[in-house]
Amino acid sequence: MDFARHDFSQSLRNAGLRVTVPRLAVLTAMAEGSPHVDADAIAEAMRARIGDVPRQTVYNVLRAFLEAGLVRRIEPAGSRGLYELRVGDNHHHVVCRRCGATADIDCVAGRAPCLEPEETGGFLIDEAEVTFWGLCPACRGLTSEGGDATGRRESATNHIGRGESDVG
Amino acid sequence: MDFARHDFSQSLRNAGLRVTVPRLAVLTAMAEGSPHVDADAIAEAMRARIGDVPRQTVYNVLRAFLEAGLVRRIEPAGSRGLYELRVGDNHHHVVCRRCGATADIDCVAGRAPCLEPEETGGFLIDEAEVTFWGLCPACRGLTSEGGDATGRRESATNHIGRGESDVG
DNA sequence: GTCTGTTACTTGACATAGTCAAATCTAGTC
DNA sequence: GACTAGATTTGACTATGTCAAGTAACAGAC
Repeated sequence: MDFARHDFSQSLRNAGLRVTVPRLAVLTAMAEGSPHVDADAIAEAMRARIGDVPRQTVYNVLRAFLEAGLVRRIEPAGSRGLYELRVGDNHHHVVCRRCGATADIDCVAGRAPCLEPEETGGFLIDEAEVTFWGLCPACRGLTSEGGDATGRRESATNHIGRGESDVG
Repeated sequence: MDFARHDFSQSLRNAGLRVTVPRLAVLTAMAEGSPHVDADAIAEAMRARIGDVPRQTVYNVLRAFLEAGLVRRIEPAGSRGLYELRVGDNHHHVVCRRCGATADIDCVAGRAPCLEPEETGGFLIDEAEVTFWGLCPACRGLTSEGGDATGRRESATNHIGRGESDVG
């Protein structure tokens, strides 16, 4: 599975990071998997690729990538942290209340902060993080089954990533 | 501490909930404390009022309130869940990257969703949750001390609620 | 090629923020 | 006052991380 190894190695070096097997495996897993994955899903993908990996290694690698700006972390309310390779633009996200599927929403402004409140309460604001909530295409067809799209959000403890939408 | 007991009792009854000592204590704690409190801070305030309370009771009460629409829950990335009594409008929040202080930001639209993306990716969107990130008035004066308002957000594991801002 | 220092990985314990299930209690109704 | 659905309490458990210390290995110098 060396087809993109060189590119990833170069990305790591460019970011000032050493090239290691776990790091390449994380990058490959993120590039080949769904665009928003949690640490657990990454660990599982790594396991299929390079064998068992300690959870701590996954978190170490992801933290290093975060600090180097290689990945971005989001954390929709009620779900675990999700990591994505799409960095540099200031896009937003839409999350399905029912299955937790997550997709990207382009930001019109393109850079942070894309919104400026009229009254900031004295805060110096540098980013507006927007999360849209609703129902994904698949779940829209199931609304009669007890869905409450107009009420509070459902507990989003589903396996996010499993129901990942590819609409982004 | 009965000064507002009748009002809270009525609120509970109006919401179809039984009036109990823990529930009144939660409402009082939330009304008298800072506008965004976590379950732990609520438990502590209750303890001062009615003695020791199991953590599970706090979560039970808060869940009942959530389902009844008496409180709203937010969960800024990296922090624990915060509860607020301000419901019904679609206001947003600003969170300090450094100390976790949280304040309300009025929504111009006033009702959800206040933003409508051009391309929804097939999602049926009913709410746009906006979280502004930046530095609170107190922390703006400390930026020379290693602050990185332009970088990624700092780990927000501080005791949110302790540093609560009153600027909202 | 190999030596060496620094960085990364691994192991194991621990922390936080909750949820789940069953038993007990009590507010509200008759 | 008795009854009963709903609320509280108790205790165990889960999920999602972090911390610290020892070991392994990458990358540059020779």
